[in-house]
Amino acid sequence: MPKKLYTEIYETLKKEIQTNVYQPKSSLPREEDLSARFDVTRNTVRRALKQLQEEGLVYAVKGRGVVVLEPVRSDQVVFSANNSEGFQGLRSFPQNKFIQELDTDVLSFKEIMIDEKTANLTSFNINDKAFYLERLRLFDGKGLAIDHSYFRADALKGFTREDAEGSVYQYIRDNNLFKVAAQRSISSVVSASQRDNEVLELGSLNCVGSLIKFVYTDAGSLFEYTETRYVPNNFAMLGFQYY
Amino acid sequence: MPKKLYTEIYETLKKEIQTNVYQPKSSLPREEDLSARFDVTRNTVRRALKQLQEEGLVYAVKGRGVVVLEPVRSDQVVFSANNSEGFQGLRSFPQNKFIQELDTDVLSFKEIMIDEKTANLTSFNINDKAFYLERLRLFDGKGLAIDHSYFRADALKGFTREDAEGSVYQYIRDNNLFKVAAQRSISSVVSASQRDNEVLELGSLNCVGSLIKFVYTDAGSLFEYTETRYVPNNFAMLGFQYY
DNA sequence: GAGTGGTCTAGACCACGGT
DNA sequence: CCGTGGTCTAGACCACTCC
Repeated sequence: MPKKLYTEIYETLKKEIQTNVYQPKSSLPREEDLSARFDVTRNTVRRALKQLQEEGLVYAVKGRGVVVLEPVRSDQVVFSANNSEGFQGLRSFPQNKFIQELDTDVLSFKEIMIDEKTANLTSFNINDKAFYLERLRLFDGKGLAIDHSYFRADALKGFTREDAEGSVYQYIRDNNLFKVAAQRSISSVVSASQRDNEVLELGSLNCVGSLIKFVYTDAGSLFEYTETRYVPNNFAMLGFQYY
Repeated sequence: MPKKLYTEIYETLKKEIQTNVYQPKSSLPREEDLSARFDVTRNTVRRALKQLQEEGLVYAVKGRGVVVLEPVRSDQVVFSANNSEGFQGLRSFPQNKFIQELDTDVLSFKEIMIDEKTANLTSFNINDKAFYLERLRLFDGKGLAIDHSYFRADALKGFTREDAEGSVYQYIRDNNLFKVAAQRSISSVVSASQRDNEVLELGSLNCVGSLIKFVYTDAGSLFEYTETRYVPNNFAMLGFQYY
C-alpha cells in the first residue's frame, strides 16, 4: 500500500533535518528543486513543507526561502494539550517511559440529567442525559490527578461502570460509535478544593492545575466535558505556534 | 485592494455559521456547490474550509460532508498560549476589557554571557551575549505575574533599559530588526520560589503557574527565552485541536 | 531585476460513507 | 451504487526579499 506522497516527502525531509543534512538557520532547497527531486508537483511539495512548518521544524519566508529552525533542548515533560486519548495517551510520549504503572480508580459513576448549573459548566443542553464520572489517576501508585467527566449518554449506548474502569476511547472504538473530531481546552491554575485535598497527594501544596477539555464527535456534537485537576510539579504541557 | 479569495470565503462562511444560516450539527453545502457560489475552484474553497476547521468551527468527514460543530459557552478567560505579543497582547482579547491598568516594573536589566547553566535553560549557545530582564506585570496595580527573560543580544542591537520599560516587540518592529516566526511553549504548575513570594501577591498560595516560551526569528534563530510565573486563579489559556 | 514563496485555476482520479 | 471529501497534476500570475 503506497503512502501519501506528501507524507513521504515530509518524513524524508524531517529525517534530513534531524541528521543535519540541512543545518539550522540555513535554507532548504527551493520548492522547484524539491519538486524535481521527488518528481511531484510544487503543490505536493508545499503540503509537505506546510506540515514541517506546523510541527515547528522550518519556517517559510516569502522571497527568501524555507529556513530550518534551531532545535530546543527539552527535558522532563509529561503530557500535551494536543492529546485526544486523555490519560491513556500518556504512554505514547517517549519522555514518559520512566512511568512504571498507570492505574485508574473509578471513585464515582452516575447517570444524571443536565440541569441549568451543569449546562452552564459543560455547554451540554438542559435535560440531556449524561454519565458523570470521577476517576482518580494513579502514577506508580500515587494519586496525582483526578478527572471529573461528563459524557453525553446518547453518544455512549450501553456504557457501564465496568467500561469506565478501562478507556472510554477504547470503548468508542470497539463499538464503532463515532470518531473524535476536535477538542477545545482551557488550562489554568486554581486553589485546591476540599475534594482535591481528600483524594490527591498534595502534601502541603494548596493549588492544583486544571485542564478542561470539550470534545466533539465527527457528527458535530459536543460529547465530553472533562476537568482534570492535577498535583503541581509533575506535569507539563507542550505547545507550538507559527505566524 | 482586493483581499485574498480564500480569506473572503472563510469570513463569509464564518459569519453565516455564527448567524445560524448553517445550524450546528448540520452539514455545509458540498465543496462543488461552494465553488459555484463563490465562482472559484474547489481548491480555493478547500483552503477556506481548512481555515474554519483549524479554528474549530467545522469538521470535515470524508464521504459525508463538512459538519458545523456546536459552540462552547466560554466565560472568564484572560490569555492564550498562541500569543506572540507577550504581555502587551493581552489587550487584544475582548474578554480582557475589564482590566483597567496594565503596567510593567523592570526589576532587573543586565547584559550577560551565556554559561553552561543558562545554556541548558535557554537552549542558547555558550558564550552568546544576552540581555537578562526581570519584569513584574501589574494588573490594576497588583503584581500578578513576573517574567524572567533572556534575549540574544545580537538580535537586539542598541537595546537599552529604557526600551525594556516598553514593549520589546514594539522595539523590534520600530527598528525593523526581524519578524517573529514561531514559538514553542511549556506550561506547568510549580511550587512558589522565595523570589515569587517576594514579588508576587500570592497571599497564602504556595504555587505558581509557569509558562516558558522559546521564540524564533524568521532567520531561524532562537532569540527569546521567557519564563512567566503567575499567581493562580487569575489566568486561563485556551487551546484547540482537531484530528 | 532575479529569485523566492503565495495564490489560484481547471482539470483528474482515489477512498470512504451511506444507500 | 452514488456522493462526498482527499490527493495530485500542470500550468499561470502575483508579492515579497535581496542585490
